Amino acid sequence: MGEEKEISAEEKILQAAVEEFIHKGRSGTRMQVIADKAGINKALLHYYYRSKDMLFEAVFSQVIKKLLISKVKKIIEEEKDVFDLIRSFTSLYIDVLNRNPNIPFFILDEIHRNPGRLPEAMMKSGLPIERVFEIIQNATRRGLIRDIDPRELIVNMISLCVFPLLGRNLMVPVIFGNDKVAFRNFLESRKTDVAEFIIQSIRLRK
Amino acid sequence: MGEEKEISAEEKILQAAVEEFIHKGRSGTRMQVIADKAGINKALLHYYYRSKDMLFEAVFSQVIKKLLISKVKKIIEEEKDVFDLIRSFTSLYIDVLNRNPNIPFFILDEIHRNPGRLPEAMMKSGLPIERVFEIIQNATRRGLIRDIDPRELIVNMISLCVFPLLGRNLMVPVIFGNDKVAFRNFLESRKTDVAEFIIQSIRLRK
DNA sequence: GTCTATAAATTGATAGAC
DNA sequence: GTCTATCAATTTATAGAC
Repeated sequence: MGEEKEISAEEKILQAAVEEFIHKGRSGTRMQVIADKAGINKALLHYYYRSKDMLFEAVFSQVIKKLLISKVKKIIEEEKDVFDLIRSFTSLYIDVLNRNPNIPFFILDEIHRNPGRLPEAMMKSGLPIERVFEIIQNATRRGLIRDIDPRELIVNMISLCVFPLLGRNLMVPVIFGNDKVAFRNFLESRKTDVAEFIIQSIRLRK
Repeated sequence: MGEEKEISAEEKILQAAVEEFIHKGRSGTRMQVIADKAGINKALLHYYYRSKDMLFEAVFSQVIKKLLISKVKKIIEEEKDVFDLIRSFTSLYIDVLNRNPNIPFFILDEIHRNPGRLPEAMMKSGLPIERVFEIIQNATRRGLIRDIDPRELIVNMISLCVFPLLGRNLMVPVIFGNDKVAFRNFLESRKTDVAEFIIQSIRLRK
């Protein structure tokens, strides 16, 4: 009763914090800026979230849960065919990252200074990584794809999805002649191109 | 005359700074730690390099020149066959990164807060990126590889080389069951595996 | 050139009034 | 719950002696 307010200060703070931490990183973010953005006072940040570290924790776990784990988990559980799995995973993943281009660096920055944090969360989340191994090994056994270390295939998939977003400030000038629209289109194409690049590499022709 | 000293304070500072900046990043590095490591006083850092920013600049440009541009440039100029180019580039690049595993994040962190810095350096360095485009397009025309956007091929090559180092704190626990030796061997194998993965994807069989 | 001591700036956190 | 004012810690940078 009484909880149906427009939007609580606590929620406004979290929203502002998400924006700032993703954009500026953990150490680059200033509590004062978050307060300004949320339209409240700096002391109130500490009232609700105690410290900068705790506020960051709240932001990080929300982002991870919403954008990374839940969606990937669903795909792995649904797809059984190795080619469908590759197409679904790369397509969805690249789509999410294209719409949140700063997420990769945000996550990378965090696992850099706090290596155990994210891996632990991913293990706890029950992401069925073993299933992916099985699907790949099964496809090899049935002669659908060539003999490849499943770990190599998984690492390559993730690399091809994530790196272009991480390195875009280097790619755009050096490879795309500063043409941001061309790069944007390039990323859009990758939603299907990455899967085809991989499948071309591993599929066995009879 | 008189410059044949053991090793100057200026040089000792730079060496210590390279280690610290690469390991801790720009904002994570403390001038006091660099001074301690170099065995001199903090004030001397400012005597030689004026400010932290300027010291970082000296470190960054040295690392870029030594580890990135010069070696890549040589390969591009020497190799003419598209398959040799792919094999030489990936092999050398992965080898350099394996021996300097913190370099990728170091560079990424910098182009994140200073987007124009590295691209400018790479343009100025005269890296013959146009030659790579030509070699790829030429191979397509001669029916050696399938029709592929040269930019896609270049981005994929770089992604497959660089990302595993960036994401190793995530890969090792989630994909390699915390087996660091297995991951180390995996990276070693990639010096040839990456090229084969790519070539399998683009080579045309007659 | 190299040091000690200290200034100056930044920023996360808290005390206490309302 | 929310604010103003202030503290305390960290850290870069400089002044000035030797």
